[in-house]
Amino acid sequence: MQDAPNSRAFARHDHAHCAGDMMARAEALSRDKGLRLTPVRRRTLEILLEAHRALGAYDVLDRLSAEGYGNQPPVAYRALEFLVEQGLAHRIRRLNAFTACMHPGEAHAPAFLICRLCDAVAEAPAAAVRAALDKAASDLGFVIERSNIEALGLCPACRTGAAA
Amino acid sequence: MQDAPNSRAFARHDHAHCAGDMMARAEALSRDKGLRLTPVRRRTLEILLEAHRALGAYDVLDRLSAEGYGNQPPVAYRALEFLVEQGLAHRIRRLNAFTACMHPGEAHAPAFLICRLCDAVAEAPAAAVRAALDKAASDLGFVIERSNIEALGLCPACRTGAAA
DNA sequence: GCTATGTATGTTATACTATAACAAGTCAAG
DNA sequence: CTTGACTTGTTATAGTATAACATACATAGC
Repeated sequence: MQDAPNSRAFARHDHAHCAGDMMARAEALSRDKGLRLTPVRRRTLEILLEAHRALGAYDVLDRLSAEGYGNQPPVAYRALEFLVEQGLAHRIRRLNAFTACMHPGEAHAPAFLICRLCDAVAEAPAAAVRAALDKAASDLGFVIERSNIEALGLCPACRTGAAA
Repeated sequence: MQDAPNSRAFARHDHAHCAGDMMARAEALSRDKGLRLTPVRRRTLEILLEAHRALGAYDVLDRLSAEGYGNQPPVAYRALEFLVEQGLAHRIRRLNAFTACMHPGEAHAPAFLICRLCDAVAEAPAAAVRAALDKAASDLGFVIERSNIEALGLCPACRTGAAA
C-alpha cells in the first residue's frame, strides 16, 4: 500500500482544504439554485469528499447509518442521485461507485481515469474529448445529452513504483 | 414503437447479411488466433447479432437455456466474457448489457451512442475521441489500458419522429 | 398560528446483476 | 490412454438497485 493511493488527481494536495472548498461551493450552488442540501445529502457529499475515492452506494450507506441516518439502500441511493443530478458527484459505472465532483458548478463532461491497482480515480479535463465525441455523434445524427467517459489503466504512482 | 428502433447504426441495412458477415469474421478470427469458438460461444454471438441491440446477460441466458444450454448465470457470463475479451462483443456498462461488435478484428476503442427512447446502440468510430482521451491521460501521467466511452441521447429517428 | 401542498426521509420488500467454488465433461499433446 | 488445460454445468451466494408505501418536514397561503 502506497501512501497516496487514492488521491483525487494523481498528485498530493491539501486534502482538508479541498474538501472544505468543495463543501463551500456546494453550499453556494445550492443557495443559488434554490436546492435543498439537507443533512443526509450534505453528509453524503462530505463522506465522498472525506473518502477521497470512489465509494459504492453501500459503503456510503454504512457510514450514514452509523451516524443515525436510515440504514436502507434507498437512503444512500437517493442522496447520491441528488448529488449526481446537481453535478456535485459523479457515478463511475465501471466501479459501480460514486465520487465527489471536483469542479462543481463548471459545466463539464469529465473523463475518469481509474487506476486498476490502487483504485484511485482522477477527474481529467475532457473538453477536447467531449468535443471529439460530439463530432462523432453528430456525424451519425445523434444528439448527446449525457456521457460517461471512463478509462482503466495505471496511475503515475503505480506505474513507476507499486507495480514492482 | 418505430420500425427500426434498434438498428445497429442509425440506418437501415441488410440485417441478415451483416450478421452472417460478422459470424464469418468471428470464425476467421478464431481460426487465426487459435481460439475455441465453441457452440455456446458461437450461439451467444449469434444471439447478440440477431437481437441487434444490447442484451442483458439474463436475456442471453434465457435464450441459451431455451435451446438446451445451461440455465445458470455463469453460462451466459462466461460466454459473454469470452466474446468481449476477444473483441467480438462489447459491454455497455450504462445498460448492464452486451452487444455484438460490428468491427471485429480491427483494433478500436469504440464510443457507444445509446438512444434513451428506443435503446438503440450504435458503435461510433472513435479514433479521434480516443486520441483526445489519451492526450488528457498522458498529461496526468496516466496510461490507459481500456476505456469505456458511452453517450446517452437521442438517435436520429427518435429525435425527429418518435418524440412527437 | 394553522393547514394545505410538495418534497424528503424512512422502511419493507423485492428485483436485477454478477461471481465464487466445485464437479463433470471434452480435447489435444505426449 | 493418460495427463493437463480448458470448457461447461451446477449450487450457492454476494453485490447492486429500485418500487411502493408510510411518515415527517418545510414552506406558502389563509
